[in-house]
Amino acid sequence: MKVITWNVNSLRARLPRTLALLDRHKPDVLCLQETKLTDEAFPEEPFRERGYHVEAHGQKSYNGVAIVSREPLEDVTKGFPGDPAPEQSRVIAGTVGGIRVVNLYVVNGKSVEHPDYALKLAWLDALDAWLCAVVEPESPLLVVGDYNVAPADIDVHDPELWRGQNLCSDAERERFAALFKGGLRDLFRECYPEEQKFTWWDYRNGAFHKNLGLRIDLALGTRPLAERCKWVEVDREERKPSTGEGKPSDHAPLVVHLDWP
DNA sequence: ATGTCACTTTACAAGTGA
Repeated sequence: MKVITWNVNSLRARLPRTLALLDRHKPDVLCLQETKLTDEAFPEEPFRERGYHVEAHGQKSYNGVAIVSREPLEDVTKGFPGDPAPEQSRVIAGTVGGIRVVNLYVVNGKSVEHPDYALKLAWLDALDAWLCAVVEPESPLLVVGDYNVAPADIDVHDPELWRGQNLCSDAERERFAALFKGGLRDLFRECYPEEQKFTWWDYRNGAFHKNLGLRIDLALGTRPLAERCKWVEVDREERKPSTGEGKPSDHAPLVVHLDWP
């Protein structure tokens, strides 16, 4: 089974590239973040034409998540209990091929001084409480998405520059790490303990060209999935302006290959 | 050194969010 997670930064702006990504990788499951459109406005038809089903949890202009899958999703849920900002569309989950797939778009936080940062910490606390309550470590659960947290210094191009800043601060890293205690494992990091790979580069300052990035798009899984994770790749080509039609997202897709079933 | 991109609006430029 092949699962991709990608923050598209507007599905409308990224539709040709999203369809090209499906044609290129032919994933079983594609989890999208920052679709930035309502469920009514979701362009389902070109996905259906390619043999995919769509489940979306969106809103106008901001946030928005969706799961695109070859097999229909079962037991779809939107949001999560205890969400301190339930009006923001950030979580959708469903079951496919016996795997429970949770797709997240974590609160960005803006900067550690900004009120949104306090919301980010509260949101991560609620996420920890929810996931730690529902995770059964021996049951196949995949939690993918834009975590807006770089888990460790190796995930940052310049750890000293980023020390304590939003996306890298200790408080958010501690909350992220709490998911490990619940039985989740970082599939990319377990496959490649020493590799520095990024998934996000700021649009500004030629950051992609200089590879000034962070690894904030992640796939976490319980033991049955960690043991069957064959490889994980970052589709860096997709971040290049020249790769497809229109401009790139500031995130690259993360492609997870599972030996499943 | 905040230099981009995508969104919105009593729109035709400017503010916001990332």
